[in-house]
Amino acid sequence: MPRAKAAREGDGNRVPEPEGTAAERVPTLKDLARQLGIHPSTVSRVLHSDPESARGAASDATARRIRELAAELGYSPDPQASGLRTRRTRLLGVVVPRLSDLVLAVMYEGVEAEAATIGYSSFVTNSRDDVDEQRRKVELMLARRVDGLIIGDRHLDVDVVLTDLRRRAVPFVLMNRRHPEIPSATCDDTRGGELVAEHLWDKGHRDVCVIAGEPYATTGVDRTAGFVQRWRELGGEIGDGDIVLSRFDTQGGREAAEKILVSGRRPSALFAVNDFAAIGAMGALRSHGLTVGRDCAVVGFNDTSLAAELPIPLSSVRSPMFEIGQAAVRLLRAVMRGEPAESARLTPTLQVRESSI
Amino acid sequence: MPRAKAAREGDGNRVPEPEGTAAERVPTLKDLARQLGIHPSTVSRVLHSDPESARGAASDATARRIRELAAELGYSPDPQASGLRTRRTRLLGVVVPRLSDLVLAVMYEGVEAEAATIGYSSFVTNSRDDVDEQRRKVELMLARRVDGLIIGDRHLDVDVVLTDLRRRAVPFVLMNRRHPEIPSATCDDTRGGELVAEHLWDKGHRDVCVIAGEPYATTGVDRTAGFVQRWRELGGEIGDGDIVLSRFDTQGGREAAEKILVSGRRPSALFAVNDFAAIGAMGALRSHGLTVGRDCAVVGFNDTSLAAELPIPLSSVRSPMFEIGQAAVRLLRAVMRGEPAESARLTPTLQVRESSI
DNA sequence: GCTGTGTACCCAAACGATTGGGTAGGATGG
DNA sequence: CCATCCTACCCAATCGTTTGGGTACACAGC
Repeated sequence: MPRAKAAREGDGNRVPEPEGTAAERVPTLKDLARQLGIHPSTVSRVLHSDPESARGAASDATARRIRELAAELGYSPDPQASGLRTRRTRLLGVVVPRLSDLVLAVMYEGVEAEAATIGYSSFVTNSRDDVDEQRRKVELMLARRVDGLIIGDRHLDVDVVLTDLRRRAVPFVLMNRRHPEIPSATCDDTRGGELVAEHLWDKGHRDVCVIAGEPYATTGVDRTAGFVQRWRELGGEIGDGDIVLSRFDTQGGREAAEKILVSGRRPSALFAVNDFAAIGAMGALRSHGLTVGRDCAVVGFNDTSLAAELPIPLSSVRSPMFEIGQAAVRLLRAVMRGEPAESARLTPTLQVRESSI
Repeated sequence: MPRAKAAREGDGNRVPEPEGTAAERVPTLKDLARQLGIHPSTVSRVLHSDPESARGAASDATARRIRELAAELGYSPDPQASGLRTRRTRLLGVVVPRLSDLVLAVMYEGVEAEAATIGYSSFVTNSRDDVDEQRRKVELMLARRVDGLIIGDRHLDVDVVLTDLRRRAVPFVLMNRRHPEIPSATCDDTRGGELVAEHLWDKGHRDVCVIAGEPYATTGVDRTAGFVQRWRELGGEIGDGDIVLSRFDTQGGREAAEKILVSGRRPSALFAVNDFAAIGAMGALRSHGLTVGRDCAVVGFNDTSLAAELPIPLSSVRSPMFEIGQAAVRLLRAVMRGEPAESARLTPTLQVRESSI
């Protein structure tokens, strides 16, 4: 009698319960089956209930009994066990530079929400925009056997990790930053830059500087390129000296603006490729006795929730961050299924506020 | 020149296709054992190598051969399989109101970092500070069989979820918000409030208002209580009408300050229990023609990375957010081991800046 | 020569769910 | 009345690891 055997076995080969706590074990498929006097496989098929395998698995009456008992006992399948058997974890890994960057945090919220709707869980890790850390974190996620990866910190010119993922046939997509040959969900950053160029030109600005972000991120690069190209099309002049690289945070924006102002240059407008950098730039302008909006226009990017509420409300290009996260999941799903995956470039819109009127 | 490189980016920089690689299965313990001609259990014991079980499991020579092959093939144990056997997932679940709140994002970075050092992965989910959503998300995490939970969105007076977790003997701790009877990792918010009271009193302010945050969060409640109590100890007067509840974000802070100002009240200082609320309040002050720092002092809380870089740098109580996240993990570990767990209340410090000089 | 003690392994049963392949018994069709 | 088809199940292997309990052999001590 295998059952008796198992019962006796219990004393020996068993992981000890945490003492004190009265076991309160979650019910398993076998428990359900035993209580109903039917075979676990039948229970499994019924609870799966994708018409394919559920068809003919059990009578309607039995199926109902199974479902009722499952609900009553609060049965939930053990993902470890089913994953072991099916070779799927229903886990998505997400790598971002830092979650404390609001932009990425919101995208991740989109990822989490969309993943939940298709029965996936996601987990996220910070790479601090460091390539070695990125590699380490990706390995950790693969060790967790994620079904797919969303890479939010692609570095221009350093594609070892991506190459490696392809070689290993791991399904993955990019988010926020793009790559010409890999499916990605991004904002149409080029278009966003163009919008700013058109806006500032219309307002009569002719002397502008760009706070361009990190050189390894396509976000900043594309936004800058879109701006510059459109600016020149409109007849504007802008040289390499008018473009200053910067970190993406407030301090980075302040430093970049400082660099411009210290040199004695007084542009009539600044385009910062990120709201936080724009806020830092506003600080630098104020330190130099300039009033934002009057002495110098400032436009940011992403239209984070702060922009509209700042003391001097900040004009910004609204990028659909949450939707980008959702799009990344949908894209990844297509990749995981082996379907063709067309990169999503979501459309930005300009929000004009007091900082650039 | 990164700029030029980036322009060319579109054409070059290609990721090679995986060349006909078939499946490329990750090696299992059995694979190792087979290649070495020994039994999987021996391999398992060697790779475990906690002196307990590794002792006497294999000769030094065999152990070395095993480790070498494991390294060569890039073996990594399947967490599903080992988790199934050991009943442990090495997964921590974290519930926060929203990751797009910088404060929680930074705490989560602390959680992730600390969890990694003890071989755990963490995953995080947003409850939008909604009790039903909290319950749902906790269920999802439990369905994933997390080994422990960090609850970052405890609501005062609604403790069904916590009671339920206790009943089910799930190891969990609180983060950011506290509960008198449950281990938690928080800032000493009361002390933080006191610091602000002392500072503003010293600066000669006698007429202050508090933007107090949500009534269901101990953070705001404790900060306000600490402030009020110390203020009265110092001889100050402050009534219920001087305390305005608010959301924790920028818009919430603006609305709260607006409410105060519209009533005609002109306090000489505002204490907002959150930096973002403080930024919103600064906006409202400006709209009413008041200059922050000169006409009205403003002090925030958390000392987020923005505070120091704002156009008018914001005085703020620095709370060690990252460390709170780390502390939460250490605390949870103690709980999981059944050790006594003493709540951690980390010490805040005041950063005085232009907004309150 | 026999018992005892290591050493260096192997064996096999779990963990919980899934799934290809049965099979018994009844209904249907010719 | 028998072959065939359904219905409603059951069986058993399997996923990759872990772990309590062997065992075979060598060597030491009495």
